[in-house]
Amino acid sequence: MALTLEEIAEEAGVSRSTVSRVLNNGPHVSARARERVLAVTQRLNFHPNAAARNLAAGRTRSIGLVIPVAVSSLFTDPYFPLLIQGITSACNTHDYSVMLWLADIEQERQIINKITRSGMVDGVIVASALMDDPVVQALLEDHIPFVQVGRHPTDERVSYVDVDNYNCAKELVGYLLRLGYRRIATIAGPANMIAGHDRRLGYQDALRARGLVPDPALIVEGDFLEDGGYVAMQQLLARARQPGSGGLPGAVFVASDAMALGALRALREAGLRVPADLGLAGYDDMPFAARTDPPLTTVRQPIQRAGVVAAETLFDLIENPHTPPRRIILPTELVVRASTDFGG
Amino acid sequence: MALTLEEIAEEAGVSRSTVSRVLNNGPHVSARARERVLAVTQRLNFHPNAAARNLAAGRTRSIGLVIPVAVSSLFTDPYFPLLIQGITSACNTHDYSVMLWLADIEQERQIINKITRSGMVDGVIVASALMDDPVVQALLEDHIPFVQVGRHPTDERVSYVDVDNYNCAKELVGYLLRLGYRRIATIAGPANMIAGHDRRLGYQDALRARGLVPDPALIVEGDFLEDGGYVAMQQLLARARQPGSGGLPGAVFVASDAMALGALRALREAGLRVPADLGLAGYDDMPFAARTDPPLTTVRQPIQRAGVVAAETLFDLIENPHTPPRRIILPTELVVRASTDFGG
DNA sequence: CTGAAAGCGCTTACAG
DNA sequence: CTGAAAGCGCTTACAG
Repeated sequence: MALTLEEIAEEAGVSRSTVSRVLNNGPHVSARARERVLAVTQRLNFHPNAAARNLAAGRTRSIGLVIPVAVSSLFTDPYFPLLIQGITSACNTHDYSVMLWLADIEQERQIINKITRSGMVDGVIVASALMDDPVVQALLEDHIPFVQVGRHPTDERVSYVDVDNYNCAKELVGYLLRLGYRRIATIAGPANMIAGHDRRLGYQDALRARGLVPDPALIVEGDFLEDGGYVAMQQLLARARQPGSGGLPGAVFVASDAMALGALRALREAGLRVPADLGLAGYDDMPFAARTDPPLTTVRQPIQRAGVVAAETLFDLIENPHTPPRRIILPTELVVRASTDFGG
Repeated sequence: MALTLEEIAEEAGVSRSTVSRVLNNGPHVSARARERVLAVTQRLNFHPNAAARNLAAGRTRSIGLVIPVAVSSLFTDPYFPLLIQGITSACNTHDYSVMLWLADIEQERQIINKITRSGMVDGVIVASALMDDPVVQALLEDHIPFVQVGRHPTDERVSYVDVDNYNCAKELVGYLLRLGYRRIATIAGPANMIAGHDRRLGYQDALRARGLVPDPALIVEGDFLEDGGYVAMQQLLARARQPGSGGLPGAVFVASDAMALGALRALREAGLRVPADLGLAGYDDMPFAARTDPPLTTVRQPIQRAGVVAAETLFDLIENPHTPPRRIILPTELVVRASTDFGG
């Protein structure tokens, strides 16, 4: 039923070598031959068989996108959708396809083997938020071209694209300090996630840059999700009620907007007002951040852009092996809103 | 570098036919041969080349997931993430892979051709919310096994999985009527989206079932998004201010939670209280619906489940061609919260 | 149960 | 520039 190169060749009156060259934009084809082949190809709506092509050429023009399901609770926010949009958009532009694998820890090994050993894809994008993902080790061992979304803290062989979590958290907290806020607390992200780690470090270093010593009593860890932010803020409030605690912090840097949403809820229930009683800043600039009450000061990240850059970096790695790893950090942007109106 | 069947065969002391049979769980293999092959396979971590396999077998064990980007503004809510999770989870279970294509209208044709004519995938899931998607026509013409997520209103050849938009909208509005609400308005979804169409029809038929005539003045069309709901509610309020309009509706059925969020914002700005001044119901049971002020009465849909069922239906269609189309409607669930406390 | 062989539909040196 | 031919690494009747 399906057409083959052979049939196109016959119809166009050339050999299948020539048809193949035309289809692959190869050199050494006369204008006349090219024209005739293209005419037939278009008339019959011919598309070469992908499997045969992959087998003969030894590549697939497909990439894998691996998202550890451990992280995919984050699926409740637009992070992954935006990332996926960026990646697929770059793939469309460069004529690549993307295979999507969401894997839990148990399936992960198995999937990685399938990917790396069966030649299904030419390279992989790993959207891992974890500090140390076993997938990354497997990819390194098998010498599969890959790009991690989210920086790798230690291994120099890893190419990655990340947003500037550290510097932008630092900048945001520095901004709060300059406004006049003192005793700034944080609801941090999980320490085993690179973004959680980096934002916390940025927070601490911003304090240190002002000669302040980060106070462990002002640091609570959340899970990046709304409920986690709610619970964490309740913890902070409970600590503030302890005698000799120093009372309510002046402001809270919440390491994600989702958690900030929960924190706002906890504050509302406690009868506290933002920013009158304390300032609050989030991170991510989620769509809802502009519409909370009050609107959130936060950090905007180029997530879709990160997807595009990750994909293009991977294409480059695939087409130019033996080049050194790329490490790309994309700038982020401070977004100031009413939740940090000092003395407002 | 990569291993081949041939090498495994040699190592195990059998022919490559036998290795192939073992790997494919074929019959006619002695326990002893199977054992030896599996031992070697595992020891060397061998995975057969996908391209060669696809070419020889004439199938890929991959499916395509096509999401028209026209719809992917919906990417701001968890609909697609949940759907994707359902689909990939079923794929993991059944040892299929999924290729993801997000296409805008212009690329769509081209992508469909690539899919259908190159044999990249064995079948396709189309997550189209549109009443009449050209992709669907192309798939039908080329006799590609496919399942649409979202029912197809007319073509009987289309297999689909959908949630019960019509009946559940009808049930929800019927519930509002039984509570005692009169003059129920609706902020409908786009008429060219099947979910928008079905929910609007359910609204109208619920009124008719009580002998009421739907009043065009009480119907405003939104775009399923937050801002659209905001604007639509302002329109409704403007109409209610017209002399002889009958005033404020008793309740508003908003066809998506996102729009309900915008509607709530418009009401708040207008100084109106829910449910004291009018009742409000949403649709979708988004994560935030339980946390709006007041919490939203809405409809919960099994979206992840729809993804699983769509994938499994597709596998069935692929493995059993020449069977009639499947049309599956999954039940949804009314979730009653404070936003419709009649006389509350 | 097992193996030798044909064949899947392309790409790509190689020779002309 | 062009074509004949080998080869990519599997699967699958076919014969035994």
